[in-house]
Parts: sequence; structure tokens; C-alpha cells
Amino acid sequence: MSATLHDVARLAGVSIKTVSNVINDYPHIRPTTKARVEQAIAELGYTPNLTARSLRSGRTGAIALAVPDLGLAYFAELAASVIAAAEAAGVVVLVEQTGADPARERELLRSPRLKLTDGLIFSPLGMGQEDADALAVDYPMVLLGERIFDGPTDHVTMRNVEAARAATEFLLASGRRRIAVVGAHAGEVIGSAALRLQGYREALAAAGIPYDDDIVGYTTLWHRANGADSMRELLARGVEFDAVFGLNDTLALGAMRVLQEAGRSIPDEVAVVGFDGLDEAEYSIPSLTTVDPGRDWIARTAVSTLLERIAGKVTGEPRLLLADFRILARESAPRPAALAGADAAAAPGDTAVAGLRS
Amino acid sequence: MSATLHDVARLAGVSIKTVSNVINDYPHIRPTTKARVEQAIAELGYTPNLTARSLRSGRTGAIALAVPDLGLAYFAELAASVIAAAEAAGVVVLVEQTGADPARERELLRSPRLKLTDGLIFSPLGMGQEDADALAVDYPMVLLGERIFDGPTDHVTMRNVEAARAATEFLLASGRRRIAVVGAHAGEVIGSAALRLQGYREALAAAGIPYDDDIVGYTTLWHRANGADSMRELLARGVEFDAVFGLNDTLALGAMRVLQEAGRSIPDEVAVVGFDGLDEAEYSIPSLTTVDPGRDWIARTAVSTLLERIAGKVTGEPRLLLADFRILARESAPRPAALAGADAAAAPGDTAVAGLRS
DNA sequence: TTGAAAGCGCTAACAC
DNA sequence: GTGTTAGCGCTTTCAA
Repeated sequence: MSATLHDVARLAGVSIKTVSNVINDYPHIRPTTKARVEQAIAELGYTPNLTARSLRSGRTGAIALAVPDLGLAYFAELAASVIAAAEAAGVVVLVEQTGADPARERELLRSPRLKLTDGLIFSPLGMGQEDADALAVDYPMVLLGERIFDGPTDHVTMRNVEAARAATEFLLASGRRRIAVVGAHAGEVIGSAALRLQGYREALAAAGIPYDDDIVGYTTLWHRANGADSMRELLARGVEFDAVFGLNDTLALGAMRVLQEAGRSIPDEVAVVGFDGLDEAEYSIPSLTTVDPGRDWIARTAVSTLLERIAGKVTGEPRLLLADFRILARESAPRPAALAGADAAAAPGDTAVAGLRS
Repeated sequence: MSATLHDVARLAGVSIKTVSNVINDYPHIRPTTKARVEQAIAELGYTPNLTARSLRSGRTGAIALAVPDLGLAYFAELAASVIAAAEAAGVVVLVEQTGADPARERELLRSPRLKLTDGLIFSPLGMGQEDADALAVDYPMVLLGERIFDGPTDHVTMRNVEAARAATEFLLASGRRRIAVVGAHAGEVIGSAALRLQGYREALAAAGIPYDDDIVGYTTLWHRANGADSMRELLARGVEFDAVFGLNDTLALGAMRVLQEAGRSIPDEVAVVGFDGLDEAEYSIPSLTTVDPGRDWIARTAVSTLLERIAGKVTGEPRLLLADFRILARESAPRPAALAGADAAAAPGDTAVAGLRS
């Protein structure tokens, strides 16, 4: 089978310690010895056995990422970013799907399979604030999302309230006054839906516009079908609105479809804004104005934060790290003239409107 | 730190072998002994150290999945299916992204990081037939996709030619005669684009319709923008067509957008069919008729085949395993009456039209 | 600058 | 039925 340190040492005529030193770039090795060892390594095609190294060192060089489902575009793109960031740091990513099931999420936290990794980036969708204690695990962990706050671990997330408020203000600045919402969750206090709805309400309040629950569509899930169903229900009820704020892009795309079927022109009759900055929002018809909540920054920061904890470089209190956001103005809700000055660097064809320091 | 077998053995007053026996469900243990050990395990919160077990047993309980990019919907959905299938089998999945770069793909095959896994499910997009030899690795591997055939490993893939031919025949049966293609690759012989184009040509030939390269759009990538660009170019050239076959769903969705911008009604003036059976094809406007190439079966089969090789249950020649496909008829190209009898079980709202035994 | 040897936590012969 | 023991391949004191 595969060659071991002993094989290399024997061939090079040195001890395994010397070979180990060469592999680990220990500085004080005589160049001739080093050359001889490297020659032997090449000759045998030796690669270190990472399992053995892990057992000895206590580090695996792998991290785990737990998301609800890679079939959900947001989490697929998040995972892509996390894996890319991890690779740049030389670690590998083990991906788990929890199906947004709180029981499976809790179970995952205690799973022995995590022993194969040095730490976990955890994006729960089923667990809630009442499960905060379950996050007190004995391995490094970084929490994502907005299901649980003030937990015992580092937490990297987005500015939901501010970003949703900015999206709403964007519509208000466009002259819209009856802004429907798609994707609210009844009774939720924290969680993406509640926080984004709060931002929406803050913007309305600041503009002196009363909140009207009649134009708020409630859904349980955030799939495209839910956005479509919710919009159908709004139309069926005959309520009036001149804009729609989809609490995520998928909902907004579903709602947009139904609006078009119903013959409402976008953005003339109804402007539509989503949330998530999904790649596909750029290619819908019409292209979807959306809030990029800083997904890529979140991924990179989650990885670097986790690796710092693993390395023991940071040992203080759990930190809350918040990403910048920006509004990507597209066809479904063009940038109002009033916000023209707020332009900033953005993807070609996009117009960045707002951003906060993290 | 974490408790070990020794700790448990000491607490239970037995040897570590007995503890090991209990953990591994060795049958011949006295019930009282077993109970005592289990009590000690619970008391200490013992979980086995999988790294140590791996070193000893030579198995890690993890497999690797290498795909181009999780940002591509097809691969995200494939990964979701693979992870689900692996979890059902009790193994965990380490996901690598190669960016479809042939150099990175070749490098990955020799990466020591794979030592952390028992085998690899590899979906190359950059490597080609000329790299077949590079697939001769010394660990179990299952190949996906259609970049390389007759390689030294098991290969699980779809019936590209037959499925594309069926999609084209579906359009022909609808009375379409000028079927444009979006996403062809110039000079390619194998690979998804070439095989699907071949199926298209076979269908035309069987129907006695001459192939016309003027209505075949060539692209390098298969993103939505490429489908849009390709369609724009077709429209600009003023060529006539009454249907479009997108060589994947993403291309078809991009093309559909441009058709709508140009005022061509779908499916009346132009029928559109995609390929991949992506979830999002069901929610576009109009919903997209597409070929489900059996992605879920491919994922499950890849996992089970790999695990069989790992277990050494199978040792024969490399196998080629082909998935069934079916056409999901939707709004962009309704099922022609001539194919009405071919209906079969399918997702609600879908109409399955064709399928082959694997 | 290099070597010898212990041991990470577990499994699996082999003994009793 | 249960205990002893020898490693899996590596890192890491400690000596030389």
C-alpha cells in the first residue's frame, strides 16, 4: 500500500524524525539530508497519512458546515462561498443537511460524526431562541442566521432590520405608498422574517405611513411556491398595493410570476424588491431588485473566525459580527432619483444604494 | 477532555475490550456486564474517537464529492441528493469545488486531503477523454458526467443522447419544424453538449428534417447569461425558428427571457424545452418543459456503488450505470396530443413522457 | 542536527 | 465471556 514515514526513512537512511522534520518544514536540517529525504519521498510517492496525523495532533484539518438544504439557492451559494474560503485557508469542508428540522439540528450538535472535524459552522433554521443552551458545545462553533441570538458562541450574520428598512425606504423614495409584504411568519419575534418585517415597519413609521396587516402575506416556508400562493391570496382579497417586498428573493420571484399572470406590469403598476442577492435574481424577467446582505463576507468571516477559535488565538467573549449590505437596483424596482447620489461600486449592471460598516 | 475507552473501562470495572465489544454490538456479552458498561458510557458522556477508529480500521466513514461549483444549480441539487443518500447509509460527505478547471481537477485526484475519506464521487467538467488515465487512482472512485468514458472506474451517468432525442421528438410531435439549439460547444465530441446535440440531430434525421447549423447557438459556458446572449444573437441574425432546445435548463431560462423581451410569445410562437429537471424550471414564467435526466437516481447509485467498492463487495470490471429519464411537460412546451398515451407517474403538475430502463 | 521511543484512542488477534 | 497486547502512522519530548 501507501508508503509511510518509515519507508521513506529507510530509503533515505535517516530516522523518521528527520523525515517528519522535512515534511513539517522544520528549519534546522542540513541541506544534503533534506535533499536526500525529498528524493526518497518523490521516489516512493509518499503522502502523509492525515488520519494518523489527526490522531496525534488532535486536528483534522476539516470543518463541518451544517445547512438546512443545498437545494435552497441561498444555502447553496453560502456553501459555495464557505468551501472556497476554507480551501483558501487549507481546510476542507464536510457538509451536513438538517432539513430545517429542529430535532435533527439538535442531534447534529451531539453527533460523533463531528469528531471528524475541528469545528462547526452552523446555520439552524428549525431551532429557536429557546435552544440557545444547546449551542454550548465543547468544540469550536460559529453560528449563522437569526434564529438564536446571544448564544454562547461567535455569531456571524447580516443586518436584517437595517437592510429591510433600507429596502423599504428605497421603495418609499420611489413614491410607493402601499407596500405589500410576502413571507411574514405569524407570531415570530426573532428569525429572518420577523427582523425583516421589523425593518419594514420602522421605515413606514419613519415616513408616517400606517402599518396595514391587510397587505402582509404570511407563509410558513420561503419557497417560490409560497411566494406565488401568497400573492395569489393578496390579489384574490382585492387589496390595493403599488409595491411588494419579498422577504427573500425566492418569494419575490414567485410573487412576480403571479403578478405577471394577473397582468400587473412590473415595475409600473407594482414594484418588486427581494432580499438575499441570489445570482438568479439578476436573470429573472424582469431582473429583480434585491438586497445583498453580504453573504460572501459572512462566509469568509465565519471561516476565519472559526479557524481562529480552533487555533486558540481568540479566547474572549463570544462575538457578534455583522455584514455590510447593499441594495442592487434592477428592473423590478429602479433606483429612485432621490437616491442617485448613493451609488457605489457594485456588480456591472447593478446599482449599490446602501451599505453600513460592520 | 473527552472520555476514552479506558475511562469507561475503569469506571465499569472491565477491560477496554469489553467496552469495545459493547460499542460494536458484539453479541456474546453478559447482560449485566453490558448494562454496567452502558451505564458508565452514559455517565461519562463517552463518544468514540472516530479519528482513532479510522487509523486503526483504515476506514473514515466519510466520502468526498468533487463538483465544479455549488453555485451552479444542477450541482447544488446533485450535492443535496448525494449528501442525503450518504447520510442514509451512515457516511458523511466532504465537498470540494474544482471550478471546472482541468488542472485543479487533476490535482484534486492526487490531493492528500482525500486521505480523510474512503472514496470519491467525482464530477469533472474541465478534464476530457485525454485525461482518462489520470482516473486510475488507488482509492475507490465513482465518475459522474460525460467528460470521460471507458475510464478505469465505475461511471454513473445519464442517457444524454436518448434523452435529448426524446426532447426533440417531443417538439417535433408538437408540430415544430425549425428547432433552434442553445448551448452547443464547437468541436466537442463527447461531453454533455455534444451528446445532447447528437440526440437532437438523430431526432431530426429520423423525421427527415435537415440539420441547419444556422439555428444552432454556440456558447462556451452554460450560465443563464450565455443562453440569453445566444438567443440575442439568433434573433439579431434574423433566422427563423418555432422552437428552442436549451441544452440545459439554465440556458433555456436565459433564452426564454430574451424571447419574451423580444415579444415572442411562448409557447405559441416559440416552444422552449430545457434539460436537467431543475427545481426552478417549475416556477419560471412560463414554467419550463424540461428533461429530468434522473439526477436523484444518479446520486443514490453513485453513493451505493462507491460504498460497495469501499466494502470490497464488488471487485469486477468498471461498470457503466445509466439513469432513466423523463420529460416533464409544462407551459413552455405543452405535451402534444400524439404523446398523450405516454403519461406516467410524475410530480404533480408534471407530465412524464418518456423513460428507459437502466 | 539527528535519533530513540512513547503514545494519541482504537480494533482485532489471541489467550484464558 | 472477558482480558492482554500489539500495533495503525504520526508528532513530539528528550537525548545524544
